Amino acid sequence: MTLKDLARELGVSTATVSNAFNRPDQLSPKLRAHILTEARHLGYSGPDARARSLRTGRSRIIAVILAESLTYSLNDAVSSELLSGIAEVLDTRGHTLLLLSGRQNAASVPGASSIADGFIVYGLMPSLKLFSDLPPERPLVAVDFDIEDHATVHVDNEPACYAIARHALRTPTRRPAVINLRLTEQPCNGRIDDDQALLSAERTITRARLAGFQRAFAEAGIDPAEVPMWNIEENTFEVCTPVIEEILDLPEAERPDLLLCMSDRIALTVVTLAEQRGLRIPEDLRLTGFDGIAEGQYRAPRLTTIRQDSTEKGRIAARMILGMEPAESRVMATEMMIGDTCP
Amino acid sequence: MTLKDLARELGVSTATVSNAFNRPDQLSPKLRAHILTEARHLGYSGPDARARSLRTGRSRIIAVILAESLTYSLNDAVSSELLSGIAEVLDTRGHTLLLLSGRQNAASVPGASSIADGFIVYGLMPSLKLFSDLPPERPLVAVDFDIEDHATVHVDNEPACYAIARHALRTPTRRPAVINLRLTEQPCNGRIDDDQALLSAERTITRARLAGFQRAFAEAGIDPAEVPMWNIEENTFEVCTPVIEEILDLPEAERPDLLLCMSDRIALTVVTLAEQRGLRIPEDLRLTGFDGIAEGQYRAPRLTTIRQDSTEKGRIAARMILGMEPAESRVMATEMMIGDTCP
DNA sequence: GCTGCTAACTAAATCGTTCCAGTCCACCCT
DNA sequence: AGGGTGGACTGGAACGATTTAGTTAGCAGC
Repeated sequence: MTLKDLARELGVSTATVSNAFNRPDQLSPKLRAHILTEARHLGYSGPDARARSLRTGRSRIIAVILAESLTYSLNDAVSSELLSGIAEVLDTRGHTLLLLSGRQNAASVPGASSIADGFIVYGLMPSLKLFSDLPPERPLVAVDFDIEDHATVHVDNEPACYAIARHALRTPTRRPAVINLRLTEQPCNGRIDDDQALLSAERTITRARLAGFQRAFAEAGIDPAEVPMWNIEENTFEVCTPVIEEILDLPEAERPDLLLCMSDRIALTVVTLAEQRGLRIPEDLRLTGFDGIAEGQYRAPRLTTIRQDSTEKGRIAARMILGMEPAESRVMATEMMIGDTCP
Repeated sequence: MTLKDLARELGVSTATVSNAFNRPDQLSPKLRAHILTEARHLGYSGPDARARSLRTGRSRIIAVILAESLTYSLNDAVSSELLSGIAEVLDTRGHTLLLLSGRQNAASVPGASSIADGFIVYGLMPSLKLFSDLPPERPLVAVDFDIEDHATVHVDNEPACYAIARHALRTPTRRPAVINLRLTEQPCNGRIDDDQALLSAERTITRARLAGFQRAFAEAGIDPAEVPMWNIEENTFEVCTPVIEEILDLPEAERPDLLLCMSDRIALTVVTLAEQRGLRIPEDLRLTGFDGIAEGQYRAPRLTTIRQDSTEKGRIAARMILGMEPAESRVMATEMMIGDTCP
């Protein structure tokens, strides 16, 4: 049953049926009512979205391309919140959300994605060439990484990390350490040795956070190069665990008494594993997170962290894509939350 | 730049260009290589997904229609896991995921959704008529609710709840109570009085869980009608809090010593609020959950709960939609996990 | 009665592909 | 030489809508 069939059946032109669905003002209310009734009656459920999108060039679909796997992105609090914010705005404007992962089979991206009216890209893609396959005339907004010729949405990573590190270092600290998230070029889950060449030039977010920490160290009279660093590859409990066990199981004389973590997930894993070992927080170990996820604030000890509003970040990106606000790069403010893990 | 332009530019037919992209065996490797090179060179990034989907009738997009708002669904552990499982399967088969909410502006559903090749519907829709607007010839699988003429995927709610309640009632219990999730027809966030007419006939999942609890009560010599019940409208910390505060702040003589909760989110909220009040778990208060979400197992006290594999549920639904397994209704097994909250 | 105007409706081109049904030609077999 | 075969490529009709540029009919104004 197509629009054409319906038109023939009713003895009107296809244009009129089309208008009945799309432009009520173009035909008499009476005829329109008749058409809609008959349509329902004959089992025609409205114009086919495929044909419509071909003809009009718009689908009311926005694609979100995620650097990590969909499985990860859907389970991680920060990216879920981002998606939430995006979905919220799209929903109110009658758009829908197509989820794509840039990771594994990037094949699906150029394939299906050209259906979308616009693209929101989250996190650094492994293959930047991916973008050359996207239709260049459709809008693209990058979230949490930089890309030429497109608007990006960020938070103030460096100042935020400087501020929280500075706060943490006000308390006398003997052995501070940093747990990075996806800092290195090559996958590395564990201690980072001195070889600074390992640091990825592309991970601008992570570098900015680290730079903030290091500025505070320097200011506090600590040589940043002396501060031990670990790296974590994926922001999940499972991946964090072995690295953090390695840290907490160091001999007491080497064990850090302050851990600056690049995410709340990492910090929460530290809390869990520290509790299991009978370490007292903050007496034996102080720590800070980043993100301000809800889970970190539910139960004692509440995380000391930087709250970023990922939902709002998503809303902004979505509004930019829909042209509701100018698509120019934005840096969002964050808020330091002093919890129990580093008073 | 379209396929036609490219064909003209190269002096070949459109059919040949199309074959170069879709059916390598239909033309000489040499010509194919030439076409692909020139395509890239002239800025043609492959066949337009919109036209293709119109012509072929397939888009490689599967729509997931969620009963709750997208914001909720993305933040809730259970539905995220379901989405994860779906995404995982779709990804490996080169399909993508379109997210739709059946809730607020159901308008977007009939509109954009007809682009999808198939539909997975999760949770009971407020307006069942919604489905009549979906193209009837495309496959549809329902998850966690029943709908005629379509395959559904469930867990064994009644036996699982019977088993956990039975386990809980082995310990002498003076005042058991049930905290339901979306049981009532009319929104009701708080105590449910005797009026059984309030119970929704459509919420088959919830009813099954309650039935399981009640069977165990009866068997233990407790009149199910005497067991106080509360209801919670949305499975979030924020919505749970006032109801649970109401329960925990009852005078000690009335306060339940066993809470059978229909979700881990509810149970976790109970843990948090009970801790704040200095109640000891399980000495002063025992409780059980449902779902087996990771968050409930990270930290002490670990929840006693029913673990359901939502990820696998998603995988199954996705495989049914893709025709990788027969689309016939399935009931999945669950597993009881004895944690610290009800040993 | 003619003109001009508006509301209501229509004919036909178009969107960018895919794919069926050929056509053409080179080559092989007998 | 003639017939058969198969590989390589093409023409053009769909797919199901939207939209532009009309056409008609009715009515008011002079």
